[in-house]
Amino acid sequence: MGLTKTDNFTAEQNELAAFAKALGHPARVAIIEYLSTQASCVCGSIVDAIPLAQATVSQHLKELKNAGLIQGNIEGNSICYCLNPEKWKKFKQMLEPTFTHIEQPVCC
Amino acid sequence: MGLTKTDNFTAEQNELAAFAKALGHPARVAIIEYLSTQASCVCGSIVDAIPLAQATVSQHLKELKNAGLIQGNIEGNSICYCLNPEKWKKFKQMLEPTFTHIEQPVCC
DNA sequence: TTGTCTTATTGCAATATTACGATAATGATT
DNA sequence: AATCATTATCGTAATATTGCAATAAGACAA
Repeated sequence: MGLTKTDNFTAEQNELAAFAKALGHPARVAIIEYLSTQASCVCGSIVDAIPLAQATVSQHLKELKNAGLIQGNIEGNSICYCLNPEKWKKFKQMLEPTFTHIEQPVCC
Repeated sequence: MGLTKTDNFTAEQNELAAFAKALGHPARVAIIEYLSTQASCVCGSIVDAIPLAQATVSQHLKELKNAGLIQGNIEGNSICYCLNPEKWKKFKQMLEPTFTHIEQPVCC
């Protein structure tokens, strides 16, 4: 098959899965880390920072944008990418229950 | 291709990506949520809780186990699955820099 | 042992992902 | 207008993922 049965799950579960899936590739992790350490969002330089071809990086940026984890603003003839705080807050918030659960003693 | 170039990235980036990828499916999100709300880890009941065939759920459990996010202990003729606190702490820790970065004003 | 219950594995078919070269599209510069 | 710089898209080949029925493998009970 290869087709995820999203209908069987809640919108929240699908959204959390979409966030996680977007982060589920080392290149996209590297992009997020890069954007997390930039005071200002240097943009075209993402391509230089990621050891993959420009077309491939552009594809990864598109996936992060589709998931909502980053946003891009046109700035002259280049594009300024940066993190989307709202989505990241939601991502964090959805992970909280599990993060707090692991503080308790586990059964096995 | 379809083959992720892990060699180009750090071990940490690959590990974070592996965690995220494991969580990147609504069924696996549902499994984690289920284990996060259980006082004791009821185990075979995961299959009943997830609206997919037993074989498919078993496959998802295997992926979560491979990523280290859950662990399974044999208990009689059934298996007790629960969250792996160590890995979840590492997962959380690796996301922290981004979570804190979004608290600052963004550029675009 | 035989049967039952529980979980894993195998073997598919359908679809998705990854990567890159080539090319297009857009804005800036000359 | 012509060119350059930057980013997106297309086309492609290779590989991965998803889902399930069927089957296997394990522990326990009678």
